[in-house]
Amino acid sequence: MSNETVWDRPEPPSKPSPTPLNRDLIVGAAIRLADGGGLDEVSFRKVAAALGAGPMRLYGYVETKDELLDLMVDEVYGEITLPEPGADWREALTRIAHGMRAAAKRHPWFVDLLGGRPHRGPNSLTHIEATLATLDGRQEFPTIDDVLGAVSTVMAFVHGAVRNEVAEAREEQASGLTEEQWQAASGPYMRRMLATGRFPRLARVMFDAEHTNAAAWFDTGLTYVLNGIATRHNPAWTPGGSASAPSAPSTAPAGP
Amino acid sequence: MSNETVWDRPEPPSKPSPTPLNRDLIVGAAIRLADGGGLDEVSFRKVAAALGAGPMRLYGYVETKDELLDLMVDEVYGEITLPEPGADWREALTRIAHGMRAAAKRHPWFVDLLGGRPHRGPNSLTHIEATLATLDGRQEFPTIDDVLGAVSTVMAFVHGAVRNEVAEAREEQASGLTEEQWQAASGPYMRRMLATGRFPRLARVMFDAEHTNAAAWFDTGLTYVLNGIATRHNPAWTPGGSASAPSAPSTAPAGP
DNA sequence: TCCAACTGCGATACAGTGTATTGAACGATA
DNA sequence: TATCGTTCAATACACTGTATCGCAGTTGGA
Repeated sequence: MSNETVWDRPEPPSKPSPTPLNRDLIVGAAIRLADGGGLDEVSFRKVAAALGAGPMRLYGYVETKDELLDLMVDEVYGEITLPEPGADWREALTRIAHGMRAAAKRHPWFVDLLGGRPHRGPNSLTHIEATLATLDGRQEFPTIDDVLGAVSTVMAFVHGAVRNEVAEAREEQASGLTEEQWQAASGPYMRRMLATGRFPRLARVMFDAEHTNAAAWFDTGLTYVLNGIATRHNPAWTPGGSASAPSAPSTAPAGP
Repeated sequence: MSNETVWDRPEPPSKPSPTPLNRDLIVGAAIRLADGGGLDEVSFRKVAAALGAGPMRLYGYVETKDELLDLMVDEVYGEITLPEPGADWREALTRIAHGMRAAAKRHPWFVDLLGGRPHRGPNSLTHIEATLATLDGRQEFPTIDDVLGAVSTVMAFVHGAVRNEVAEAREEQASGLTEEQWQAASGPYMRRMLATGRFPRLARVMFDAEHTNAAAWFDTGLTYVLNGIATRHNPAWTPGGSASAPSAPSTAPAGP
């Protein structure tokens, strides 16, 4: 034996004690990277490096990169606390919507994956189930189609609203922090466009409207949507013209 | 002179008559590629090859790939015919929403870019301006914040709904054409999940609900949203609890 | 105890990406 | 005619996801 002790002996070069790995560790590292620098930062090489492993090692736990992204999405769905079925379906749906929005603010990359493909992970399914549960069984929503129509509408709004909000926030902080810096970057072009006079309402939006509270805008829109769902059986509000929208399929027989 | 004629003389090797190029040609080729095979098919090399040019040549007309994608988005916005301001704002907004949905069905990649970043191209601005114009000046929407709130809500819903619809359609035809083939591909997993009994409403959605007419679902949701906007000043519908949603900022003073 | 098979993992390789750099060929100008 | 500036193709670089290969260590059997 040499005079090395166990203390200064380097890691045995033959087997450098590979950290035990599993899907959760991989997904966690990927999420941490994405939180830090967006989805661009999520590559097999970087995720593996963050875990002290080679890129190909991940393929033992994750079949493809798309699968990794799916797992990340499902993990975020798991973070969203779901309300227990209670009396007030509006409040329950509001809570879920706020949970989605909060998750998207914690993980801005989430919206890039939202709706890109159907989400079928266990947490995603639990999320959908809980959302359906807020309406199921109430007399206002007699058939499963009533429930699904309302839930789909709320979720579509939430997806779109959150995505737009995150996109705007991202661009704001991408062009520096202050509004002045934005004015310097994208300002000249927009100023020129607005100066053409072809966009008077847009000009008023940019100069007169209140841009402060994104949460308030979200709640405003959500209130509109929930109101519309609550009043959907009021015949006074079905579109006056004959053309466009058919009535809600709530009255359509769904078969036995 | 040789005995070659102009007819069989090959293209002069020194200058092989490079096709004149411009942004429209490039954007058109990119859109054609994306229509055929999705956004993955849009690479500088492939777009350039479709135009008989080298990849680097595009940089004379397009600064970066993101700019090319922005141009593609704006081109699609330009395809959407906008309604002239008329009497019925609901019909006008419905038309715009249907235009967006139709564009997304023509160009499925459109939804992948929608909301990814703010759209500031001229056609996009025209689109937003026209959308704002459907509500601006009406007594139901006295301030620009009223208009913006309603328009943002509709657009958020449309974005989310169209995105989800395209995503589902894409997966349907990705796993083969028929429902049976889907059952074979993703079916076992879903069947196992549903068999756990943890997702009773989801099971009913998959087995009992009507899956046929996507357009009807879209119109249903749009009707909900428009109804909610139309009734937004009805105090009976502001959320009962004290907690969640503040009232619409329509009554907030917007300053001088 | 020795050998064989298996397993888990790293290294390498390949085709593809966006884009910076280089250099050559051209038209226009001095 | 000589030089300049522009236009474009070729090359190069860093990086991506992933297939393949070969090595090392462990394990199972004789």
